[in-house]
Amino acid sequence: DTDRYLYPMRQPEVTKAAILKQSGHLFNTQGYKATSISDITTATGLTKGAIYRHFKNKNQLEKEALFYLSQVMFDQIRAKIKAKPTATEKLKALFGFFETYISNPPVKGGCPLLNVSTEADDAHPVLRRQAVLILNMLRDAIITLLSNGVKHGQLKPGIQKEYYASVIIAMLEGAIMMSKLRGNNEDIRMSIRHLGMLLKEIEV
Amino acid sequence: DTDRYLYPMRQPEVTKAAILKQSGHLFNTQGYKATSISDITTATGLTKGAIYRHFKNKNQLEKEALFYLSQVMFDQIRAKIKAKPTATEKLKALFGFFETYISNPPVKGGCPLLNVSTEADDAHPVLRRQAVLILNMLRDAIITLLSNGVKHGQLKPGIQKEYYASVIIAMLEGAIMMSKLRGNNEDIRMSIRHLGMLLKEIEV
DNA sequence: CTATGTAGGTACCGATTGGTATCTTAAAAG
DNA sequence: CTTTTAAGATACCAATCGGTACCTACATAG
Repeated sequence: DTDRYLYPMRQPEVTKAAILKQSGHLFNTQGYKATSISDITTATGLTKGAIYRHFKNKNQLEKEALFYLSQVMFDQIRAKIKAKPTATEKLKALFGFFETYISNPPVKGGCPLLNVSTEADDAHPVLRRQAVLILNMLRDAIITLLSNGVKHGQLKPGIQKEYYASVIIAMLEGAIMMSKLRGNNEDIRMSIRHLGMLLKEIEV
Repeated sequence: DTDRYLYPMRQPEVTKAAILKQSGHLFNTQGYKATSISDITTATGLTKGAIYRHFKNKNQLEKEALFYLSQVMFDQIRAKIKAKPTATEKLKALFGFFETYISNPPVKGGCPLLNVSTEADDAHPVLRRQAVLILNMLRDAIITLLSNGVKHGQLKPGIQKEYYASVIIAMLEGAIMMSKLRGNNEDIRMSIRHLGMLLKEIEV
């Protein structure tokens, strides 16, 4: 009775990408520990056999899914920023990206970095390292942005780039937490308003 | 053979308080879903029977433990602030409280509000409502502080209190996330430095 | 000094967890 | 057309999950 086996087309890369997308979505909405392999099998329509062929264990899947989520985020940020001519406008575009976070989230469940940060303690070294990596990437991206602004005479020379990068990220992430909890984007709007004023301080 | 049963003294309130303290600690460090009842029994030295006598299910225990954590936080904040004479100094003391968050955390595992916020989505309505409640308490406390500052001529009249409260909380929580992830309190120090400048803007 | 309520312990439940061994079969290689 | 490789399915595992029924024995009331 071979009719029982209605296998779909076999495209390993496509399958792996689908697993990462679906599991990433689940991890970001339900949490990493709270999402079971079974959750992922039902979401993907695949079986454990398929999943454990592509990932040696759940920790590895978590790590790669988090990386996938960060890639989606960074891609969208880059797309929003690229067209803007000056560092000031690029930063404003970055803020605008986060402003629509609640109403129109790029990835469901809020900011992957914020979400993973509370779960990735010393008991989950793999996930934690990946989270630190993503935070550093975001930090470096903003620092580079500020540097270019200074270089092209759009931002005041001598500004402490690490300081502003840290403050910007802290403010955005904290505001996302508040807005997500309260279910509106009032808080994030206020934080962005404040960041707009911060930006005026460092403009030439 | 009655010698096998070496029961401790029976003090229900003490027992319940111990359960809340230990489970609160575990929830805040490992996460709510990730902490099992068994984790709590080993931490307290009690059994399931004892725990389920005081809490009708795990959800209720989570809710009450979160409330306990917030109480510890608020108590410590109040203690730090009470002695200060002016609103400005009270706010500075509040910032100082968060500055030692990483090196000397009042409760292990970071800010309970921040931690629970990522886990308390729509799938956990009980926990979420409690989290919103705590956020509103913190918000209201800061707004009251600002109001008193205005009333006593220490802060500029006409300042948008909700705006500043939102910005202050967002900045502190975001900075805690970053510092916790990176394992130092550089980020939180920078955010507090920035909040200090913010404070100067609204001083008379 | 006895009776009683209840704090807390013991032993179990079905369901689910992450993970693995084995099998089937689709697709690429010859 | 045949062979081989590996993608994915199936069936299982011990351990653990939240929860419950029942029991024991301490502390209080009488």
